[in-house]
Amino acid sequence: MSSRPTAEFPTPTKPNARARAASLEDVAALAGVSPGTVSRALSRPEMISEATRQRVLEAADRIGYVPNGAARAMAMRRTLTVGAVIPRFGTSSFPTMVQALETTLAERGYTLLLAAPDNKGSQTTDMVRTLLARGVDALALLGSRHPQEVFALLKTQGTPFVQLWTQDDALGPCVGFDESQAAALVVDHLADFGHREIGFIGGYTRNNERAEARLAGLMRAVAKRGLTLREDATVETEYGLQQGFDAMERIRLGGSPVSAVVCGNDYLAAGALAALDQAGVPVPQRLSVASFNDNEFAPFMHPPLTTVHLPIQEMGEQAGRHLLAVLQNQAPEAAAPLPVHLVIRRSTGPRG
Amino acid sequence: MSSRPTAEFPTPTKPNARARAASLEDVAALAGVSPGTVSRALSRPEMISEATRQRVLEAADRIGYVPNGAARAMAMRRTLTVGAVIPRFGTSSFPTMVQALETTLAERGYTLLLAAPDNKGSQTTDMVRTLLARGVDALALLGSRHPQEVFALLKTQGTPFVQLWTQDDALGPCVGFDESQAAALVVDHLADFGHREIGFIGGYTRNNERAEARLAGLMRAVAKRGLTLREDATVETEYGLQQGFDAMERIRLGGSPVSAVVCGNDYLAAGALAALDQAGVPVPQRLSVASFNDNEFAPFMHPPLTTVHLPIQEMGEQAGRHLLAVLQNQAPEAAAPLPVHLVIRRSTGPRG
DNA sequence: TTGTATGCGTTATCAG
DNA sequence: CTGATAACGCATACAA
Repeated sequence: MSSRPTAEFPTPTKPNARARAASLEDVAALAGVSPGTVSRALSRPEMISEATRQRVLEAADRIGYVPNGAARAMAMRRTLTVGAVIPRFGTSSFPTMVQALETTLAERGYTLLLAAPDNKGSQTTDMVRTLLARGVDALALLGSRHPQEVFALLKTQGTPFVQLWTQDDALGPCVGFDESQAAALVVDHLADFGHREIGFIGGYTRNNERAEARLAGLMRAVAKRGLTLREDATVETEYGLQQGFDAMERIRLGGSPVSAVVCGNDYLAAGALAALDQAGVPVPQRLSVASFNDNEFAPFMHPPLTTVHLPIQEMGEQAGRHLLAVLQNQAPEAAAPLPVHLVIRRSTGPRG
Repeated sequence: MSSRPTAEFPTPTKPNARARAASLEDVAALAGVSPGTVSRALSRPEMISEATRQRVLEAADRIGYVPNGAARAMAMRRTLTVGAVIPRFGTSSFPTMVQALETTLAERGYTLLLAAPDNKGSQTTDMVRTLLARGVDALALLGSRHPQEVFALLKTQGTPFVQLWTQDDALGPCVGFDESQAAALVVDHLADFGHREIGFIGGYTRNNERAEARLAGLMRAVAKRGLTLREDATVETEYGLQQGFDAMERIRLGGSPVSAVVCGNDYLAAGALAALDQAGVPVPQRLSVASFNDNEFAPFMHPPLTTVHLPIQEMGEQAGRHLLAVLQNQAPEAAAPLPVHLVIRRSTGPRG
């Protein structure tokens, strides 16, 4: 028999404590069955007779029963919850990925727990620890490079995880695309149009694997085509519109003889274009701009710019499917990064 | 004494079950104290002697102890978790708000649980139910109008909540800004420049309080200044770049004699501008475009457009603070919407 | 098909 | 300051 008296008036733990929400036992009492039966009626309908099931459902509905996830988590030893660590939430394509991830997971009943470093000293390790303490069944790590500590934590907790936006699968399964190929596409395109000296506005490579890989890929591609990546036209900065604007100003005022500038993402590109626009520099006649398309708005920007389209949404979905597979089938499912599509959306005009 | 044998070999529940993570009891055993002491050492340091505290901390660290949130939630009757329902995650300013919300909450140890309807039949009510089942201590409802059902659920569960981006506080505390004032600013601006007949591209007003309020505010402002909001230049659509593009095409091809079009958000505006650009329509000489600035990139768009800047980030922070207040002080703290700043970022040129 | 009893890992209460 | 012990609400193995 249960230790909590159901018939008595519920004793508030504290004076200000909110009224206790309905529990399985309350439903059971109302339906005139045992708690176990209610539990089964709700989550294993096939194990119960239709009649009692109806009675239970009605009772549950009548008192507005909502299962207690914490109790359920304790009993089942899983929370139906997945954590996501998401740097630079605002000015990146991460929202798109997160949306895709959330949708994919939600279809199987999983909920997403968010942790977004505010680049004001919040440590990834702490966020992961918090997420683990919340009992996430799995974890998605977006962008950036994470301290070894994080992976140690994940290992001791036995929590499956997946990294997004990287190819470096030394530490675990990854979902990403080929930065080298992306870079090559842009560079080839620019080279075909006769550009020789190009610049680059990208994210800080320090502690940012995405930015690092992007720059590295670009340098390889540039070398391969015999172009020059001019140092006096290469800027590392935070991602953001204002940052793109400022970076382009610096390049422009520096007088570097580049004829094209590649931007690490759309925000930077939009900012850069705004700077050129304001300065009255004709694009692409005087200076071409190219970009990697993190977002959906690059194709709509003016003036047109060469863009490599990155399959953001697909990455989120793929990551979600991978985690679900690990979570459900216990089958790790080869974690090889999916092949991804790269598309030139608009053409950077020939040099003037 | 505990019922689980700590010294014995842990019995796996199922053959495939992952190794159990370290528990309070494991730490206790290692540190040579009782579980209760470990609990206190970790979460109420002031109740414990420095010596044992150190010993416990070291033991916990050594075996990589991470507290079990579910168990903690059961005992404490709270999860240190806040839910957020977020429609249209991808193409809106919601990421910015969510980031602000998350940061504000994280500072006090709260984690954000995400639910993002995919407008493919996923019901808000279900998401709220799921979030409640996860045990969220409070809930943030962004955008849209929610079914009565939702509020009933929240009431029976006694879960505090806050709505963002609305002024309609009939159903509970809200954080929002004055849509009427925002609309008036745009309209006054356009009127001052001599525009008389204007169009509008906005979100579907059906089931979208934001869009509805925005249109209503616009209509009031237009009437007040004696302008005309032309029906043949008013388009309701999904938010998005492509949608803005298409809407403007429709208006343009329809031949409506408007001289200015107001867009419900930046995505729509960007799309509309792209359409005009592609069609070779000079902006703002032939047609002016104005917009509400949901995002941070409007000021960087070309050509310049009148923009009302909405305090997105502040809304997220305000909502976070409100929830924290309710959660911690038990003091509801008057839920009046904060006054918000409205700023004209760029000027829409005079009519040509 | 249904009822009963136990355990899940913490916190909190109450003695010592 | 510390140790034992009782909830917390649910799932599940076992009995009936």
